[in-house]
Amino acid sequence: MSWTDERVELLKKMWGEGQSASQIAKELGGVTRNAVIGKVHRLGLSNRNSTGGAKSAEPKEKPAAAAKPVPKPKVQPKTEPARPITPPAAKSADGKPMLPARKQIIPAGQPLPPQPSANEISPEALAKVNEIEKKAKRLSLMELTERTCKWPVGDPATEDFWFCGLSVQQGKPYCEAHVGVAFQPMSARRDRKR
DNA sequence: CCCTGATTCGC
DNA sequence: GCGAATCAGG
Repeated sequence: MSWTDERVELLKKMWGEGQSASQIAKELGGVTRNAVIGKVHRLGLSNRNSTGGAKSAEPKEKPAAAAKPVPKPKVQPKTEPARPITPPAAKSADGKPMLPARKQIIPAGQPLPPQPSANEISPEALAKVNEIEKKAKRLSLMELTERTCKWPVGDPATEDFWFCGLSVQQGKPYCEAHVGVAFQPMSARRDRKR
C-alpha cells in the first residue's frame, strides 16, 4: 500500500480527531501503526499546533536555569474541587460501539440490598461474579483497554471504585463472569412471578 | 501485560 | 519517502 492522497487525507483527518496511530492504521489497512506514525512525522503534524504552517522548532531542552519564572499564581485550597464523577463509559477503540450508559447495576458487594434489576440475575452468575471479584485486577479508568474487563465496581464518587480488569471474552467488553451477568439470555430472566 | 507516540536508520 | 525496530513512557 502506498500513501495516496486519499489515504493521507484520512490519516490527517483521524489524527486531527485524536485517533491513535494504531486505530488509524487499522482503519487504513495495509499499514502498521509505525507506518502511520512515520508518515505523521514526515507530514510534520506530529505536534498538533498552528494550522498556518509556521513550524515551531522545539528547542527540546531548556538551555539553562538562569531566570526564575515563578509564575505561580499560588492558589490551592486544601478542599477537594468536587469530583467530576467518572462515567463508567470506556473509550471504544474505533469510536463506534460505546457502552449504552449502563446505569448502576453493580452486583458487586456481597451483602447488597436486593436491587430492582440486579435480583433478576441468575444466582449462579452472581456467585461467579463474587468469586472472580476477588481476583479482579482493580484497574483504574486509564488502565482499561479493549482487552480488559470494563465492569465497574463500587461508587465512582469514592476512592473505593475500580474496574474488574480481567481478560475480556472475545468481542465482549467484560470478562467471562461479568459477561454472565451483563448479558442475560431473554429466556433466563423469565420468572419472578412472586 | 497491554498500550501510546518518538526516533533511528537501512532500504 | 518509507516503515520495522527500537526507545521511552503510561
